[in-house]
Amino acid sequence: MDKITAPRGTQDVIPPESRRWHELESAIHDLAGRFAYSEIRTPTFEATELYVRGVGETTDIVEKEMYTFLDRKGRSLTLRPEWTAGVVRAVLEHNLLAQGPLKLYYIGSIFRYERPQKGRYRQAHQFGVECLGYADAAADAECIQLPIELLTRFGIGGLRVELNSIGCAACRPAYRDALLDYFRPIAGQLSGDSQRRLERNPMRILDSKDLKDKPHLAAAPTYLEHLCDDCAEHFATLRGHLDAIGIRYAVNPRLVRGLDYYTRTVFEVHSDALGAQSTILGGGRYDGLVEQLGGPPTPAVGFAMGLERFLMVQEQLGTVTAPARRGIQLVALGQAARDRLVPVLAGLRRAYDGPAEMDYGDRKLGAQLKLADRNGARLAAICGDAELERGILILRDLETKQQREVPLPGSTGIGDLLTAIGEMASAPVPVS
RNA sequence: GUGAAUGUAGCUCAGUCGGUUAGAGCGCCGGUCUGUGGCACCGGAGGCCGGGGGUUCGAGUCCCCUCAUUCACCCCA
Repeated sequence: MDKITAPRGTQDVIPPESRRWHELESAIHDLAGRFAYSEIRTPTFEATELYVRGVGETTDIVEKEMYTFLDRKGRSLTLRPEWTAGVVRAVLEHNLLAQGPLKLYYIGSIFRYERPQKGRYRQAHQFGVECLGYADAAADAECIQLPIELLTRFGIGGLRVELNSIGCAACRPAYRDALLDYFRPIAGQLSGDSQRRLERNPMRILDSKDLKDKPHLAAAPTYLEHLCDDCAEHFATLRGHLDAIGIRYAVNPRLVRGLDYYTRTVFEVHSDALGAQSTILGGGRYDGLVEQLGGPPTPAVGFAMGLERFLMVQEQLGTVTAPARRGIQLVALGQAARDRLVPVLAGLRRAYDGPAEMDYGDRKLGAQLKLADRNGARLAAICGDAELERGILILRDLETKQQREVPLPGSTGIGDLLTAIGEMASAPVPVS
C-alpha cells in the first residue's frame, strides 16, 4: 500500500519551524492592533458565486485555480482563494458598515489549484487588512505602511515597493480605448495570451513577460497619462504621504494586478530572495467591490501578504535569532524521586513563567542533562536518593554551571523554589 | 495545463562498467565517566534504494509506466 502523504502543494508546519510561524503571527496581531484593526474570521469555504462575482470572471483565479466542489445538496462551494470577497460578504451580512468606517484584518489559509513551485502552494497563508469606508489617500498610505513595518520589525530589507494607479470607473473607458487603439494595429505581433487579453482585459497585457510582447510595452500608453483629475489628485496625495512617512517606492506604470476589483491605487512589494514568485505582498484600492457585492457604495483599500513568502525572505535576509535559554528541567533519578517531583512540576507549571519540563523515562543523570540542554532550559533541578533524604534539590545553571541547593518544596508550596529559580535564571550569561 | 531536473537511513548525500552482505556525515540510543550537559573516542539501532512492470544468470544502477518533490512557464501571496 502506498504511503499517505500530504496532498500536493500542501505542507506540514512542524517544530522547530512552527516557532517562527508563531512569532510572525504574534507580531501580526500586535501590529494590526497598533493600527487599530480588528480581527475577522470567515468560513474556509463560500458559495462559488461569491468569488465569481467578487474576484472577477476573467481572472485566472476564477478561470482555473479554484477548488470548487458540490456538497450533498448540490450547492457549489469553493475553498477560499483569497480573503477580500469573503470579508466583504461578512461585512454586508452583518451590516457592519452601518456604524461607519471599518478596519478589519485576517490571517489564515487560502487555496488555489496551481502547479506548486518556489513560494507557491495550493494551500498558502495570508495576512491582510481591509480598510472600508475611507476614500482618503491616508487610508492607502496606512495600508502600505503597515506591512512594511512588519517587514522592518523582522529585519527584512532589500525590498522593492512598486506603486501605480489604475484609475476609476470615470477614466477607465477612455484609457481602455487608448490601449485598444495602440494594441489593435499590432495585435498580430503579440503573444497568443495577449491577443486573448486584448478584448477581455487589455490592461493585463501591460505586465506580460512574454518576449513577443515586451518590445511593444514600453511605448504603450500608461494610465498615469489618462487619469481623471480626481484620480490624479488622489495619486499625488498618496505619494506625498508616503514621502512624509519615509517609505521609499518606485512608480511602475505597468503594474496592474490580477484581480478585477482594483481601482486607483495598486501596489506590490517584491524581494529578490524569492525566485520567480517575487511578490511578498500586494494590494490596492477597490472602491467598487462593496457595491458590486450588493452593499452601499463604499470606498475601500487593503493588502494581502503571503506568510510562506515572508518566512522565506526572512530566512534569507532577516535575522532569524536563536531563542534564549529559558525555563527549567527537573531531573529525577529513580522512581521515588520522579514520584516526589510530580507535584513540584505541577506547581511550577501553575506559578512559574517559563517552560518546566521533566523526563519521565529512566535515563541517567548525564542523559537527562543532555535532554535539558537540547530543550533549551536555563536551569536543571536535580533530585536523586541522596537529595530526597536530605530534602533538597540541586539547582544547576546550565549556562554558568553554577549550582546551589534549595529545600525540596513540600506541602508548603514552591515559593522558595521560585525565588531561587528567579535569582539563578537572571544571572548574566557569560559571553562565549 | 506545459517543460526540465531529482527520488537511496530521521536529515544532507555517496554508491564506479549492472556483480554477491547498500555506505558516509549529522542526528538518535548506549558506553568510556556507578550521579553532572555541550567536546573527544568507541559501539549500537535505524533501509521494500518512491511504487509497478520489463531486460538480464544477476538491477539501487539499464528501459517503460506511474506517483511525488523541486525549479521554470502561465499567473499570483
